[in-house]
Amino acid sequence: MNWRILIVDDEPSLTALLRRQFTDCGYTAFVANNSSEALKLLKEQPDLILLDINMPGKDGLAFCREIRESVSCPILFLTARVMEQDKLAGFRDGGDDYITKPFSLAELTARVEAHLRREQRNKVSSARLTSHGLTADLSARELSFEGKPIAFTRKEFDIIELLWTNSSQVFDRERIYESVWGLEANGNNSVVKEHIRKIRAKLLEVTSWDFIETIWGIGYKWKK
Amino acid sequence: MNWRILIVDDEPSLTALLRRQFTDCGYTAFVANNSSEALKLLKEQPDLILLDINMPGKDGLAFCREIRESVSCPILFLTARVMEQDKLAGFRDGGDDYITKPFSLAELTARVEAHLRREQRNKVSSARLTSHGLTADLSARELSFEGKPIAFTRKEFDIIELLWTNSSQVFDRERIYESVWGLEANGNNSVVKEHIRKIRAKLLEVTSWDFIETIWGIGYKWKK
DNA sequence: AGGGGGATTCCCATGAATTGGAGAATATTG
DNA sequence: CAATATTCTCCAATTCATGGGAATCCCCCT
Repeated sequence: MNWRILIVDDEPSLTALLRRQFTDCGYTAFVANNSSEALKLLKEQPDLILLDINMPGKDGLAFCREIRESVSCPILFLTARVMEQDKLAGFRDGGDDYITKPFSLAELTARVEAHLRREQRNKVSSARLTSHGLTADLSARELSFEGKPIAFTRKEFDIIELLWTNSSQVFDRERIYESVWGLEANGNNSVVKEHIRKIRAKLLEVTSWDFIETIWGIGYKWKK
Repeated sequence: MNWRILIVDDEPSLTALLRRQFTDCGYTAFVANNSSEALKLLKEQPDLILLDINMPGKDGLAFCREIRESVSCPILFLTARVMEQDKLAGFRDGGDDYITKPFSLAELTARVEAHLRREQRNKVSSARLTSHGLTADLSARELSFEGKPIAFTRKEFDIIELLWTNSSQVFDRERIYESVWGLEANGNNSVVKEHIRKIRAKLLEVTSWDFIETIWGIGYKWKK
């Protein structure tokens, strides 16, 4: 991913170092020496901003407050101010991180990457499972086959979730009972049996494929 | 917003302090003393995790690697390891922040809030939602259908906001109660039930469409 | 290859759990 | 103080979970 980073600092040797570093990482770096230059460079739509606080003209905190509403990318303060109240001010004014000079270049890079990784992650949708055309959204408790939703009851869904998220693992009926019901199994296996049957019936009707494999004498597992 | 925070540390005095602090902030705090307890508490769907590294049993880094795929909330390491290579390892294994002990409680809180603020911001790109002709202006706390405003009470609106901004995610009644009321649910779910009913009645009358889906035995979710 | 025994699947009636709804009591707001 | 919002209680309707027994299947042994 080719990220765009805006570096705002009035110290040329530092901005040169940072530009070099992030260019090496494969990012595109923009450098501003003060707030008004930075304001112009916002049109480049950076994915992340590294912002000094002490600068001639408008300082970093004021700049951050000003743009925070309209700019949603992470803003990382990079400053020599180490006092706790300064840090708190940085976060209060909308900063996402606060790194004190002198800093380790490796740590700075790691922090930048962590923020970008999170941005990336938040753009894509929630976790899904897919196999043989069957899709599960666990937090929505939905299963669908080629777009068609299939309705499952609570226990049925719990069992599917257990087997699917641990596919390639064989569960005996006691194990399933204990996981899904949260109780100790007292040799009462017919319940699990019946639910497995219903799951199979529903899936088979729609998908014409048996997702559950019976391991004879042992239990069941989700076919990959 | 009533955030849910999972605190994972084997030092009881620290977890007590943190729980106290975040409870005072109005959050719901869950405490785990080790990785296996933490794993179980993931079902509470925390919005943020504070994770120690040195713990008996599986350490924090391993735990983070293990859950990172399936858990999307920010994970903040909170540890006595101050070496740069430890910090880098923390970020490499999927951490979103790395805070070294001893830490300032104020700074920790500020960092936690910064991460949550960002999550919130990323959740809904705008404060305006629309589906099936229904429009919500969250900051104005107004809903309208084809221009006609619909009046909702405070709690009703809170519930709609919770479900809508996390649409397609299923919430059980306890979870709704905890999020909207900010209190622990003591088995008294009928309040939530009643509010859901009122919301449905108001929406149905105007829009002739049921926006809330009942997941039998689990809870409710907002239909997409 | 065929038969035996046990494990598994299938069918279905029953009872338990969950939800939706009415109405009244209590709290909160203006 | 009136109006509105919130909470509580109870009941009917619905859906789901359960367990037993018959039918079937699978594996092993001869």
